[in-house]
Formats: sequence, structure tokens, C-alpha cells
Amino acid sequence: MGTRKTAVFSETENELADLAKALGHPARVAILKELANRNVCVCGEIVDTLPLAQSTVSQHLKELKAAGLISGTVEGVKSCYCINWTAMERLKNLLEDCFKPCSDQNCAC
Amino acid sequence: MGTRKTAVFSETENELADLAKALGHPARVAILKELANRNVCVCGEIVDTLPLAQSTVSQHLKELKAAGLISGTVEGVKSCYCINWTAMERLKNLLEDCFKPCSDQNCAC
DNA sequence: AATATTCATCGTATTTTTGCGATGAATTTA
DNA sequence: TAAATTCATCGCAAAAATACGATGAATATT
Repeated sequence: MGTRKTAVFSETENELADLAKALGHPARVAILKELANRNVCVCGEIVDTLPLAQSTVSQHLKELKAAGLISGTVEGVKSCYCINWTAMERLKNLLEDCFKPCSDQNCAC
Repeated sequence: MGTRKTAVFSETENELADLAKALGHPARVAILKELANRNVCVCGEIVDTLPLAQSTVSQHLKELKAAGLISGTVEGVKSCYCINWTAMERLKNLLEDCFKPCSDQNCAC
């Protein structure tokens, strides 16, 4: 119990769910927004823009990276992150492809 | 601790995060897919398509409804659900609007 | 060399999520 | 009226997520 039964769902369902889950926190949305706005890859400045502890932000960055939504490189003593636009596009495409409305829509709800 | 600090983020960030979180589980993705494929609003047949207990599916439906991604009506002894295409569109738009790449992309990551 | 900065990781506490069986209400069917 | 069906909710257990401070490693600065 308490464990997600991922093995039981399709590849695509899990992929979309994982990407969505990574986006499913306002802090991570804010981080991605920040990364999208700066052309230069930002590092710890992200921490300054968020009302969260450094360790917490670091954890969120780790999650985004694990989901493939961002990439990061070490620049001396600093860590530099930026958005993975390919993954963002992938998310949009999955969203588009998975939920196509069928031809005749006569829902009563 | 353990509580999401929603009050600290912007309306838009929270809205997108909430929609994404609702989508952040393969079972809920599967449910939405099923609802998208059937023009007739489906009810408990969803349970048959998923390898989860009825109570678990019911809970996922509740979450999707709370997020506004689906709507449900009671049809006698049955419950009828269908996708809220407006919310799906809203999710896509938020995704599009929040993460616009800035003009000059020279990321080194 | 000593100090400072940056940041990932660890440990911990709390809350939320996930999942299931049991129960019960509402409606159908027999 | 009695039995069956549908399904939401409750209660519980286990796991994951959220958040923070402390620590330490790596690099910069003085």
C-alpha cells in the first residue's frame, strides 16, 4: 500500500504522469518559469527568488532533473541549470495525443 | 512541515501545479484517456478497465473532479463522468504561456 | 593557508498520497 | 418486499512528498 502501481499502466501513461507530477508543485512551476525567462542558465539565484530554504529548492531541482525537465552542469562552485525544451515539448505532445476528443461529442455531464 | 506552501506562490503557479498534480498519476491519466475515447459519458466501467479496487478508482475520480478536469452526474444508481475539455485546454494554455522561451537562447547546459 | 561561498546530501518531522476492504445509502431487479 | 447492483465514504496501513537545519565537500577569495 501507499505505493504507486506503475508496472500496471502503459509506458505512455507513466511517462505523462511522471512529467505532470514533476510539474505538480508551485515551487517547481516557479523554477521552470524562472529558467524559461533567463537565457543564461541560472544557478543558485533561483533560491533567492523563492521563499524556500536552500535545501528545499535543491530537492525540487533534483526532482525536475530526474523527470528530465531540466539539465544541470557544475560551473566551478556554482550549479547551473536550464530548461530542457525538448521535454517540455514532449509533455505538450503527450497531452495533445492522449486526450483527443472523439468525433461525436454528446456528453450530458 | 510536510505541508505545501501554496500561499506563497502566485495564482497561476498554483493553478498550473494543481492541474498537473491531478494528472500526475498513471491511473488518472488512464481514466482521462478512457473518458476522452468514449463519447458517451462513462461511469463504473472505468473500474473494469483499471487494475485497481473500486474504492481506489472512486478516489481518483474524486481528485480529478476536485481539480476540475472531469465532471460527474448521478444517473440513477450509476455515476456518470466525462472530461472537462475546457479545463484540459486551460492546462495546455497555462503550459504554453508560463514557459515561453526568451528570445536569445544560449544555454550551455 | 585560512576563510568564505555555493550547494548537494543526510537526518528528521509532518503531512499527503496511495491502496484496499468494509460499510452503507440509493436505486434496480426479481 | 426482498435481494442485488452501483458506488461514495470511512478507517486503516504503508509509502512518498514537503520542508528545514545541519553538515560537509568543492571551489573561490583574502
